[in-house]
Amino acid sequence: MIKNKKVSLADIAMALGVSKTLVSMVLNGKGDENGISKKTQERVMELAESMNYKPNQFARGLRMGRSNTIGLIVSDISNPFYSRLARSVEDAVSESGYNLMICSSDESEEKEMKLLEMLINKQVDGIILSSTLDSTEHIEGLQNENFPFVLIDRIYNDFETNTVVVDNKLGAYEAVDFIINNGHKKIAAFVISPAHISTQVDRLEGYKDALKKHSIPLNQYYQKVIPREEIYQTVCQILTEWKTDHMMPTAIFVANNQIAIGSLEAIRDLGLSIPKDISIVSFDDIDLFKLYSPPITSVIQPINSIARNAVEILLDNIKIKDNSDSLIKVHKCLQTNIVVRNSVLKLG
Amino acid sequence: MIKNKKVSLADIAMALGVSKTLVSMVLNGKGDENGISKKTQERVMELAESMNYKPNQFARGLRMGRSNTIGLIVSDISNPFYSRLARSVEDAVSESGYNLMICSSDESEEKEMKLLEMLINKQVDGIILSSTLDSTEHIEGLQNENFPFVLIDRIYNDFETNTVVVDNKLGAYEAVDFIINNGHKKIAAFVISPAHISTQVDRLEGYKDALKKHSIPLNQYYQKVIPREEIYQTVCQILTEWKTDHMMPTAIFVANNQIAIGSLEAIRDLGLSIPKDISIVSFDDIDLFKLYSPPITSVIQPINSIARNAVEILLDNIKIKDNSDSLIKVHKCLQTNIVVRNSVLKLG
DNA sequence: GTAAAAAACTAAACCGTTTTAGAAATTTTT
DNA sequence: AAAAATTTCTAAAACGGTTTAGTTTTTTAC
Repeated sequence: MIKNKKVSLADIAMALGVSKTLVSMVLNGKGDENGISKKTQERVMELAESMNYKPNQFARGLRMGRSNTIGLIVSDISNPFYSRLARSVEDAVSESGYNLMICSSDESEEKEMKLLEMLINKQVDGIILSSTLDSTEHIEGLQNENFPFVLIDRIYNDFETNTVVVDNKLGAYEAVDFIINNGHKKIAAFVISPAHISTQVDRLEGYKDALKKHSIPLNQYYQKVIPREEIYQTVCQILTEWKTDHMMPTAIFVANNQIAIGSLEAIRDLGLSIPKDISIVSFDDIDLFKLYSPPITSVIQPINSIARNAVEILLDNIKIKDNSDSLIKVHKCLQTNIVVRNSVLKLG
Repeated sequence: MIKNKKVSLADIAMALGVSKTLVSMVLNGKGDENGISKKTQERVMELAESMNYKPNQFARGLRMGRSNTIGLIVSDISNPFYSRLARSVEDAVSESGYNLMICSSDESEEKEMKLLEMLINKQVDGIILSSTLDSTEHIEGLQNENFPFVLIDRIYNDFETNTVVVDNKLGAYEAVDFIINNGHKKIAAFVISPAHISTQVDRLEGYKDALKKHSIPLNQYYQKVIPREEIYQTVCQILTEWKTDHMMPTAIFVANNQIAIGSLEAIRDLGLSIPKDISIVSFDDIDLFKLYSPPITSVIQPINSIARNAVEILLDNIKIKDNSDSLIKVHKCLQTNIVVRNSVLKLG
């Protein structure tokens, strides 16, 4: 039976005829180092247990300036990539006795700023952030004050801080390379807006690299930024445009799961068939892909590993901060895997 | 630029040559009712703004006994149903100035208890809970102490408290009724373990009701509880068993999105075709269903409405509690919608 | 038997708010 | 011009922990 009643340190101290100080020390495992006798320690422990004492987190936080909570900001917790990431982060932090506060920034710069302020204000001990912003202004303050945080998924090339990412460029490169090796030459790429986000930039870069390596000329006409609010409509529009122009590519590389979903829908509704009429490879692996007809070849991100690494770095930073040592920024770049299914036609 | 530095009430008071009390009152909008002059109020507001004052949440929480945070416990935030629900809850609470703490209980009773204790201990102002437990012991304590909480999605029939659910029985009834109206007689139902969860009980109930209404005899052989850890394997097993027994049903009603995913995979891997060999209708609508070949008929839950209702009830309870009025338990039962696609064969 | 050392414990300050009870300054009343 | 009423403001307590700077008690040394 879970109760909401409060037993305070003072209650225990009173009942035992000792001071709050002593009780506090014992319950924080500092009994020995403060020379509290074994017998007394035992008495305290027992009573605390039997009275079901739980320290008041506000009082503790107020005095110690920390909350045992960490914050996670992603663009949208209902996006399967982020919800799986959040789950892994939750598991990882709770193993270390921390709690997690998950927030969705909704790709809004304003909201992201507000959430950051809110988390700081709630005195979270650290933040894991997949940032929507184009500039680094908002995190420079944190950086300057040695506030522990890790950038995840989306990063800034010109800003030196803790980061955990996937090799987006290589992942995209391998995806497009795979398409080319199947004989394709007319290959389009869809990235999602806002196009400044590093994942999208890098994935587009990887696409270009692959084409270059195989000496296929780049074509602006095949590189599209899809507005995230109307993916389906935009893809429909682009496809019909290509069709009327007789410029239909034979394959599309799609830079995330959301564009993939919209694209699959659009392709189907326009009566095109995968891979006969058009081949497709997506970044992000979601349940849908393995069950789609045909199953969609995609680039898998090591979500759990991203989460674990980010949490490890963050907690290290939090610990180091306590010892007031200097913080060394660490970067982790994890590898993706391509899972080949049947969405790419073997040409010629 | 977001900073971590702390400006306290005392800083502002000092700078202005007034008391902390005054500053606190003004910033909490209680300037007028405490007769603080307009001029002074303005001076305080301005300085607070320019010094970027943010009240310390620990101090505030310690004094006032509340956190402006509410807790949400679901079984797994990476389940698309719950991640969408969580997103809606997040939006709803933040509109009222609350923050949200999302936790996954992992269908573990022990973990759920721990999370509840943790949230209480963190002094969340209220909890929205989709409980995994079979008994109500863990929430009786909360109830007795008038701690605000709302049961969502999964409820207890014999326990009177705030609830927001969907009419699972009717939703399932309509789904199975639809199947029957297409001429099916041999209809199986899959529910997920643990089978005591109210959603699963009610959906199975709805299935039975539909069969009864159409005078189709019930058959235990067609009612299966699928262990959530190995959905795919179990469904494969069941299907092959039915096949060898020459008892293959013509349709399956599947009680949630997870079983649906596993079942679709199993059906495909066993070389069966939907709806020719077997028809299927699922509870929960996920992206996959509209894109699957054939698109899967399913029962849509009004996720946003569930979230909004739960939040509204919870916040009402929190307010009422402040006024120490008595709490009236409210129940909301929302309607589902069936979206007909092409996964059910028209027979005879 | 007393001084020094060691062991066991504690009073009070502190963290930053909100709130209570009341004081000081100003205005109105007589 | 003093008393009363009103307006404006404040000192101090409270919330429940942790930590600092001790104090008291017991043991050891000589």
